[in-house]
Amino acid sequence: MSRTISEGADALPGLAETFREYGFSGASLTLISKATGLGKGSLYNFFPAGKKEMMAAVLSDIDRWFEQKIFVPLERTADPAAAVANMFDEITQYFRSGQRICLVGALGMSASREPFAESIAAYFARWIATLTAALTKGNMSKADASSIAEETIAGIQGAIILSRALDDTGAFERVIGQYRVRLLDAISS
Amino acid sequence: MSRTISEGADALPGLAETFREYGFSGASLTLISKATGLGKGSLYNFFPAGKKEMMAAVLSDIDRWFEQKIFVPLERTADPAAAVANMFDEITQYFRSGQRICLVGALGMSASREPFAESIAAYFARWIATLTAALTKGNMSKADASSIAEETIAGIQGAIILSRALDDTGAFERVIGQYRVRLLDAISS
DNA sequence: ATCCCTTTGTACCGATCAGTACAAGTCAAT
DNA sequence: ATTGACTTGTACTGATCGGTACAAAGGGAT
Repeated sequence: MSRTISEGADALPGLAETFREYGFSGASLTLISKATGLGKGSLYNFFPAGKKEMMAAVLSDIDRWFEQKIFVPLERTADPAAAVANMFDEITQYFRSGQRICLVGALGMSASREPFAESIAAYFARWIATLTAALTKGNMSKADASSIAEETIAGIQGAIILSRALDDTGAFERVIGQYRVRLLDAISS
Repeated sequence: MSRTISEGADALPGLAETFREYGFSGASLTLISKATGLGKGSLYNFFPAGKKEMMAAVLSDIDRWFEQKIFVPLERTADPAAAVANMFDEITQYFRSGQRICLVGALGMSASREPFAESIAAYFARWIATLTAALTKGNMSKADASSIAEETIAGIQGAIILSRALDDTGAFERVIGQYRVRLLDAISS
């Protein structure tokens, strides 16, 4: 038998792709096995609690990514405008201009969200909070910053839905472009 | 045996609720049967092509609702501001301030969307087009109207995701409120 | 009351589901 | 080279999946 000495973490990209594509309930072990190249044995070896643990691992991997690429830069930067611009760039790339869905957002819509409800809420709360912090650092009032941050995160999610539904990356880019200029205008004043 | 002389249309609310809650692949015939009160026999009597036909029926029912309550008023009204305000009111009620998801948007995110891709795209395209038309009637330029309409539809979808994820109807209402004043401001000028 | 067509419940089909069990295989350390 | 812990494929379980078949049970028209 082949023993490529793999780790559970190696399966994360395939796992994430499968959950994104088919959802939690639609992602069967057969599909997961195909996407990760791991048999059931390995899957249950790395994730003894089954699909739920696999999804949890994917979610915490996503959290790690956002923490590094989005949240920390937004919080720690001395240049809020640059951090906000960076956020839009990273997001556009990450979501492939809307062709790649937001797993957290999609999971939140489904009935299988319950075990992950806290993670999902935390993801959005943290995103809104850090964006709000960056905007206030750019001399916006707390109320304005909070309001526009909430609207922006919603807009990003909606842009993904729209561009997937219309099969048009332009829709994502146009909507995100609007938010970009609006936020940058608001903090450069 | 009970013969309550029911029609296929009577099953639509239960069908829609089940698809909304569990998605297309997650909505098993057992769940559907429970939600509609119809046995498999009746279900396949009314929808011989199975789940796909049930979903198609739900989608066309949704289309009918939007046509009546949103699209026609937006297109035919002599008072664009009133029609836009009406749209936000109806939408807030329909989506229960974000606690009820948009079945069309959610379906567009899943892998089972292929058979319905055209319907999904048409739904969003029509919504954007009619809103654009109403805004141009309110003396906005075609470019501005089209841009803000696209952004608004995306924002509505995002507001649903956000308020579901945070389990907070306030998020939906705040975001939708912002769009409402922005659109009404834009056409009253 | 009889007829016919529609509706309904139930039993059943093969396929697939998530998850378990475990033997066979493979590496790192010794 | 042997050990021992880890990894992997395969076979299996009971449950459930979507869908089919069909007989029993209704209702409307006559």
